[in-house]
Amino acid sequence: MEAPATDRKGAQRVRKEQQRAIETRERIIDAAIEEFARHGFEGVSTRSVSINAGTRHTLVTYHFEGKEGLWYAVMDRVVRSFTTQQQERLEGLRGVDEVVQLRLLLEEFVRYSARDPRLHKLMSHAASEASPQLERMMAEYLGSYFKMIARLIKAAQVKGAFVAGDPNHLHYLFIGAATRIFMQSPEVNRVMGESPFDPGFIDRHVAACLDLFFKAPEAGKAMKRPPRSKAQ
Amino acid sequence: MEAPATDRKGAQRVRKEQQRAIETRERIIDAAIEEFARHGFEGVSTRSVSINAGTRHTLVTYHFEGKEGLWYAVMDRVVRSFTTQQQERLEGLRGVDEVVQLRLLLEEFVRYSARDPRLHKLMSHAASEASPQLERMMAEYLGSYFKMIARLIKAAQVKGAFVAGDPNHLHYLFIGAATRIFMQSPEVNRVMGESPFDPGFIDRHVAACLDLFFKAPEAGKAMKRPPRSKAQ
DNA sequence: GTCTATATTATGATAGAC
DNA sequence: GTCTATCATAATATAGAC
Repeated sequence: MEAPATDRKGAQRVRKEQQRAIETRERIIDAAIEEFARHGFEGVSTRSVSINAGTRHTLVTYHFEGKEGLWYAVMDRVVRSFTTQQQERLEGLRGVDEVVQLRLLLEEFVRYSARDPRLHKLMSHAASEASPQLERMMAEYLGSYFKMIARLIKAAQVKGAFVAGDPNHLHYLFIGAATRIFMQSPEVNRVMGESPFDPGFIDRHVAACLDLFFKAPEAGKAMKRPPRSKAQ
Repeated sequence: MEAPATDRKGAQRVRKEQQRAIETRERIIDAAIEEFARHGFEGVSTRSVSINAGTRHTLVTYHFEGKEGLWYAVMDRVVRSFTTQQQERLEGLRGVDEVVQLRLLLEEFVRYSARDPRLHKLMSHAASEASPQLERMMAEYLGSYFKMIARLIKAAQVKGAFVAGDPNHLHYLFIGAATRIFMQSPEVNRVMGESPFDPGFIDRHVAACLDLFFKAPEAGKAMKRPPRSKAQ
C-alpha cells in the first residue's frame, strides 16, 4: 500500500502537535518547579501552576495524571539535572588528583546552589519526611551521588587534605553550610546588608566553605589556600 | 455598693473559663507549630490544626482572628522561646571567657536544633521570601541575637580561637552545617544508616560542628579539643 | 492536545444559639 | 468561650466537544 499524498502533511502536523505538546509539558514543569520550591507540595494548586505556564489546569491532569504526577516530574527533572551535571563535571576530571576533583566538585556544588537554590528548597520539602518518592530518588539518583562524594572525601582524608570524620556526615555539614545562606536570602540580606547572590559574595562564600573542610596537607606550608580555578 | 454573695462564685467561674480558654489557645498553637513546620503556611488548613488540637476550627478565628494570626502566634512563640533560652544561657555565663561563652552557646544551639528542629523548618518557610512578618521577627528578636553571636565570634577571632571571616557569614555557615542534618533526617537516615537524633550521633555532631569553626589558639598545642561541658 | 462545563470536596470565615 | 449551621470560594478531578 502506497502512502497517499496527505500522509506527509499529516505526519508533519502530528510532529508539530507533538512538539507543541512537549513545550506545554515543559512549561508546566518550569512553572511547577517555581511554585513547589516556594510553597511545598500541599501549598500549590494546579490552577496557579497552569496559569503561570499559560495553559489550563486540566492539562496538568492530561500530561501528569494529577498533582502528584506533576510533583514526581518536577523532582525527577531537578534532581536528575543536578546529578548529571555533577557526573559530567567528574568525568571531565578523569586522571586529575582526587583532592582537586573533590574541591572542584564542591565548588561547582556551591555555585550551582547559588544559580538555582530551588533544588534545595524542593529537597527540603521532599526529604523532611520519609516517603516512597524520597526512597525512589535516593535509589535512582542521590544514593550513588552521595557514595561518589564520600569516596572522594575518604581519599582526601587519607592524603591529609580534608578534615577527619565520617565522610557522609561531613558531606551533610558541607551541604548545610553551603546552601542555607541561599535558601534564606531575605533573612541573610537583612542581617548582613548584602545579597548572598551578589557575584562577589558568592566567590567569598565558595572560599569560606572550602576553607572550612580542606586542610593544607603539610604543617610547614602556608595557610593560604591555592588559587581556585574559575573556568569550568 | 457592696459585692453580692454570688460574686465570689462568679469570679471563680470566670477564672476557670479563662484558664480553659488559655489551654485551648495553647493546644491550638502546639498543633499549629507541628503542621506549619511540616507543610508551610499555605499547606495547612485551620481545620486540620483544630482537629489535632481537639477543638473546632471556628475557635481559630476566635482566638487568632484567622489563619494569619495563628501563623504570627506560632512564629512568635517559637522564635521567642529560642532567643530567650539563648539569652538566659548567656546571662548564666557572665564573667566566663568569651571563647568559652561562644562555644557553649553554639553547642546549646546544636542540641536545641536536635531537640526541636521545627524552629528551623518554620524559619525555612518564613525566611525564604521577604515579608512584613520576617521583618518584624528580625527587628524584635533575631536581629539582636545575630548581633550578639557576631560580637562573640569577633572576640574569639581576635584571640585566634575561631576561623577568619565575616562573623555573620560564618554564623550562617554554622547554622546551616548544624541544622540541615536534622531538617532532612529521613534522607540522612537513608544515606548514613542511622538517625541523626540518636544521642550518640548528636554528641558526635556537636563535636564535628564546633571543630570546624574553632581553632586551637596555639600552633604548639595538640589538635584535640578540650572536653566539652555536658551539664546545662 | 486543548478547551469548556461541571461534579465533588475542602477551606476560610461568619452568624447566632447556648 | 464553645458549639452548630451555613456561605462563598477555591481546589482536584472528570466528561465530553472540538
